Amino acid sequence: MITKVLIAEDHESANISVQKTLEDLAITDTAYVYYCDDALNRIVHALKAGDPFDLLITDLYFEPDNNIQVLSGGMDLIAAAKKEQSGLKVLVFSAESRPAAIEQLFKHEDIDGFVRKARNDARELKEAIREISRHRRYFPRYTGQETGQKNAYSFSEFDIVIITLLAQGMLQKDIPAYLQRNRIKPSGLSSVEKRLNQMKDAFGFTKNEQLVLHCKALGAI
Amino acid sequence: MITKVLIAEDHESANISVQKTLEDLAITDTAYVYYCDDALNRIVHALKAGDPFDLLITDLYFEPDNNIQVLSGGMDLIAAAKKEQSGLKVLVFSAESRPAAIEQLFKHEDIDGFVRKARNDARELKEAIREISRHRRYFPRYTGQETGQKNAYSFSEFDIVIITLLAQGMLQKDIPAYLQRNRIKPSGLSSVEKRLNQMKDAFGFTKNEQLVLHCKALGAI
DNA sequence: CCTGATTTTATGGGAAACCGTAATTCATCG
DNA sequence: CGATGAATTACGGTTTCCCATAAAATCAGG
Repeated sequence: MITKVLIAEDHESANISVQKTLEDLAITDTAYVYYCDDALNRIVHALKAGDPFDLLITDLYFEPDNNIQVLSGGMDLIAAAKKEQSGLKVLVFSAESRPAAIEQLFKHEDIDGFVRKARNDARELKEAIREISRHRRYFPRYTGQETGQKNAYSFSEFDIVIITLLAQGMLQKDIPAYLQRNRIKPSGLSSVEKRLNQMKDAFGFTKNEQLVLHCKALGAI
Repeated sequence: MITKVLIAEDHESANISVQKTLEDLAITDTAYVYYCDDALNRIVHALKAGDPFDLLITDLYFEPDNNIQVLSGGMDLIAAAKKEQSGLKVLVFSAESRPAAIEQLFKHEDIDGFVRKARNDARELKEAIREISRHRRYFPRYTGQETGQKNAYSFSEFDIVIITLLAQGMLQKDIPAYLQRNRIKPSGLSSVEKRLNQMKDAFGFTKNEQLVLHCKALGAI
């Protein structure tokens, strides 16, 4: 059962809505902070006091201001929080819409739920909290029309490296040298070309510009 | 004095916070809708009933769903609403952060205030409403550090066309033919190359992939 | 260890992009 | 009309990219 919840969200308005949503669910033992570092402090203190939080609801992106932070955003916060309190449930509440980026959260950060800031987000938030309190994960609804057919292709580590390098301005012909320096398995120029062609084929693209743009939109890079 | 307010905002959570903010200001005669078309209807009906709204608080971007809309977003809504009720005050509440886009709103749509969805947005919202009720305009605070050095370059129509074509996969060498077909003034390949180099220079890029990506992030394409 | 299949790498020719320079066009003004 | 200067376009050489093919390496199974 979830009774004690911490909200980490820099937008005052979003923070207020989450508070109100928790009220609606009759969860009264809540705390809310506007900075990641504050969030981590609260988690650590509550843990030490023997009264830990059950759930962390956090945004991903926190706008930097003159209040310098150690933790740079939600990703960092989640990692740090889990390190302190491995059993802490985490629900991400963010405007992030890129499927690849969201998948990463479940896969690498081992989060328990994701609700996208969108049309019915308050309703979804309630549902997500209910699911998590039953020890189930809550996955986002992909109602987005932007996620059409094109998402079939699944990127490998190798793909990501290549595209990232291209997006950073590295010449294609210089990529093999980089791959060798970093001990990445296939390092031939032909292999790089082959992969790029496969990806462009898969998406129906003809130019690297399209590929890079699409990968960015997907959140793969 | 502002007593009757309409909220147009598709995100349920944001909508809730705005409602709560109005409650805090003791404004009780409020209505809220999740679609632009609904907003316009409410405005027209209230006007006909002889009890018009004093203020419209609206988002800019409304996510499309299966509920097909005539008005495509906040810009359209504002224009349509002002056409029906010229004296209606308008306060835009949006995540838009590009100064150029915000200036356009004050200049072309003649809005009365803008509050960016950011750290202290709820507080700003209150302040903005107070200002507007005194028949003053409320301008956003530009605390954003993201509008740093790189945004200096201002894109011309020509720039946008070229980059858009590249992003769509057109070969550089085929661009001159396209420009001629569309009667765009400089159409030589050299001119295209020149512009691309100027832009890449301005941002410190070396490859088109970087340029295309950056323009997308900036919202220029 | 051998063999065959798959993957990776090397190579070369041709297309596109890059870059400097020269020729042309165009607008302006005497 | 002619001259001047800026912008546009055309051209040639070089680099990079693209693509097909061949050579080499890797791997699995017998």
